[in-house]
Amino acid sequence: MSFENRVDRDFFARPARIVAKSLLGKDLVRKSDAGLIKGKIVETEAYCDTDQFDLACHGDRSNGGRPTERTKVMFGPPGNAYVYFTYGMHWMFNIVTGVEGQANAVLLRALEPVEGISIMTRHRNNIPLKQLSNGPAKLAQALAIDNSLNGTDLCLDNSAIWIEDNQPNIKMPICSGPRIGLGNTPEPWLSMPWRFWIWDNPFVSR
DNA sequence: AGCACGATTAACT
DNA sequence: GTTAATCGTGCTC
Repeated sequence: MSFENRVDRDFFARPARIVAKSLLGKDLVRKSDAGLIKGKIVETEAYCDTDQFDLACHGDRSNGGRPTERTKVMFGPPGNAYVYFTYGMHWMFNIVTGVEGQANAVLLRALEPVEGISIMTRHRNNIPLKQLSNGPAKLAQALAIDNSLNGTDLCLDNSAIWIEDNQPNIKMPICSGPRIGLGNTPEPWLSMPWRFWIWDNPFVSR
């Protein structure tokens, strides 16, 4: 395989909002036991930002902003995967951003299937194409992502998951708005427009 | 107790 | 065709 288009650590070592926006249009590639799976990133959310407090972010909300067993990966180096479990059944896939020591990350919310679609379909119990990965827990299931990938470095050559920039010069309309599912999170964080998506892409959630 | 969700229902156009 | 409400599930703190 070629590493030519792989995104390196410098890409992730920037504020979460910049990384979240820049990830749109790039490909998330997963080398699973069942084969290679690839999807274009069409929706993301930024959690925390360099030197910015964010009560919607696990890292700032739990334990007085100190790392816990669950959140410690978020405080680690950029370019690592932060994978966590919620609602009794769902895995969420995030990428750590910013600088080590701060809890910054980007949640990947939706993909447009590109490669390995038959594998994704199998992982998703044969549901229609449009529903394979149009939500954060759906894309995790489609790509066989679980806690075994927590802490994985996306920038290593032998990684099981990474990001590729296969269309570096493409232009696309990007939208932003409030993040989804923040529940009781107080303002102003509840309304911060830190969710980004590609306008008109049919694989965006909701 | 609460959760960065999704599938299933039930009520509408 | 759509949106709104409900609840399962188990891990975190």
